[in-house]
Amino acid sequence: MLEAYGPQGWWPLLDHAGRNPTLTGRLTGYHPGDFTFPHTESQRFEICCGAILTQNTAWTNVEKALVELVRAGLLSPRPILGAAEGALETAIRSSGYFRAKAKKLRAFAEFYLGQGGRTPGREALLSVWGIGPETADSIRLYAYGQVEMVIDAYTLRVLRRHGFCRPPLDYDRAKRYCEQHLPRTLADYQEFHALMVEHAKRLRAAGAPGRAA
DNA sequence: TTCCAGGCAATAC
DNA sequence: GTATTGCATGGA
Repeated sequence: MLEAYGPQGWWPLLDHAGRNPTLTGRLTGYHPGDFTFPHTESQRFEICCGAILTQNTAWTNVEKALVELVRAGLLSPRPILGAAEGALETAIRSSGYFRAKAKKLRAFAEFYLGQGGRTPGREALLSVWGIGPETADSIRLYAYGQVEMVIDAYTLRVLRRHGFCRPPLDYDRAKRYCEQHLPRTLADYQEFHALMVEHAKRLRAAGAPGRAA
């Protein structure tokens, strides 16, 4: 996949070091071959929020929500907790499930502050309302640079279809399988997950059946 | 118009 | 304990 698609440069980040956040993460947000992100605490928090907002949602919709959060001054834990009634919901409307996700962002902001800058363990993340296995692993892998395998719906589907392991293949089994068959480095884990998503997107564009099949 | 996206929690059986 | 349902917008 790497040879076919090239390095993906995940996790995409907004360019809000400058004053105007870019709308398309594609321009400045991806950073192929550079696994040193996040560079700032603000970027770390942005990745966490993106991981929550992208749950069952196209990334383009999430990008718009992130830009709105920056505009509203809400892409930061304390402002999220202090936001006026409905302000958070309005900012993230484009990401879908906006009421549920606003609640999730508040729950995470509280947890994040409680961490006091420490790297959260997987179990701790899973205990936060609104954070399940994929979101927890994404946050650890991309926001905290931990070598944590991320499995998504695409990866699960591909493993099943190619018969890599026998059913029932749930999240944890798929995770263990991938861990056993990949070099345990941050770069490999990040690249693998991003490439699986890219692979699935291309298959879909080429007319492959979706999740129903 | 219908389908579906980088899931998760609540509810039903 | 496993299966289903609700959450919601925007693009193809």
